[in-house]
Amino acid sequence: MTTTRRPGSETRAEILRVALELFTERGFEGASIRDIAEALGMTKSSLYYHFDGKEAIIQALLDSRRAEFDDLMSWIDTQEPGPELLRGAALRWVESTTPQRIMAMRFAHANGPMMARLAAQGGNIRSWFDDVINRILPPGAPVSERLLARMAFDSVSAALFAAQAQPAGDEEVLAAARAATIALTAPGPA
Amino acid sequence: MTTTRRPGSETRAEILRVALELFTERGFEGASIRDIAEALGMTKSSLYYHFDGKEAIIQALLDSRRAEFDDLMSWIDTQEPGPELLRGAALRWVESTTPQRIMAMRFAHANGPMMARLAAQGGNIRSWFDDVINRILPPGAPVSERLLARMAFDSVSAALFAAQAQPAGDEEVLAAARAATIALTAPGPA
DNA sequence: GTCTATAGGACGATAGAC
DNA sequence: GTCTATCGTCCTATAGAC
Repeated sequence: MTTTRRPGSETRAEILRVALELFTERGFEGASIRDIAEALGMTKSSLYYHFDGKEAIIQALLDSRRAEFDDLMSWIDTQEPGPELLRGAALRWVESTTPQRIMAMRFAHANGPMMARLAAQGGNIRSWFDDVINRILPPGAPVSERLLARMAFDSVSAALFAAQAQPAGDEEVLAAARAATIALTAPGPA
Repeated sequence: MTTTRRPGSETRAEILRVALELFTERGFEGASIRDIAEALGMTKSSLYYHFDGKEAIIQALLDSRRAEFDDLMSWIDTQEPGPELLRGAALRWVESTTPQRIMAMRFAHANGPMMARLAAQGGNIRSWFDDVINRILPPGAPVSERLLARMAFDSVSAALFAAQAQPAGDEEVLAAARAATIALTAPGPA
């Protein structure tokens, strides 16, 4: 599942795991490199041996999310276009949610400005979905319909957001997300 | 619309306006007091004359959002309970969306950790909605149904989130949100 | 690979003159 | 009500010993 597997790179994976956790909990600016290093039982300097800096950690986290998205895209390519493709693709995306993806979504919720900054650089997960929407919806679809389509893909994210105040287990979140995706892709009114 | 209107407090309102803008754009930690002061054409120290500190600014921003929510609550009290109350209340909330509320939602998206911290202190907007959900849904409603109900109220927020990658005007966002609220409160399956 | 030590800057906040 | 000057703390990042 990891990209490169040269010996001794488990430390890198551990750093990424802890960094993702702290960036999600306190935000990118709120969690310092010192915090991450101490949570790992090492010093800042040791961490700088593994990563060039804070930005490099974020970039590595983003890179590790790309594969799942490419899977969705190539699946869509095998389907024939039509009005049911939206619901099929969105449901497929929602139902293939992994714990890692949930963590990535929590990270995104905790770091809106940083995700926007990355989007401006072109490397953002959210901008990847522009291609999906363009491939599924007819070219002349109105903006509000495009937004609704995106919300169908985003329903896990929305359910997680809702669960911030109403604590819920991952299964209950996914159940709500699945129901929302179906509701948002109901045929008929748009 | 403001709470106290003593002479000379327009400066306070201006500070709040600029602070909300910068906190949304860069995040709470990403926008310094110096940034806010310079955007206002004054120095840090002058800003400290009007507000005790960064936290006090956030608190004032939250306080100014309370009235709209109280309106919703008292309206709900005038309605008789029933399965249609959820849709009615959520639609009322969505359709009463003001530009100020949209800015507050953008702020919330940009500051997840801070909103969570405020929620732990009890002063959070999102925790206010627990009361709404409790008043509308039957006591024994399953968690996933509670999440769906909350998502219906959150649909403007979700549409704004979707619009981060697909630029859209406020009216198109609201149109998508209205459609989502209706879809999410459809009678029948739960 | 990990450490100590430190550079250099930005931050929130305060003191006190005007 | 606004300013200059400053304090102490925290930050990212680097240099260099082991």
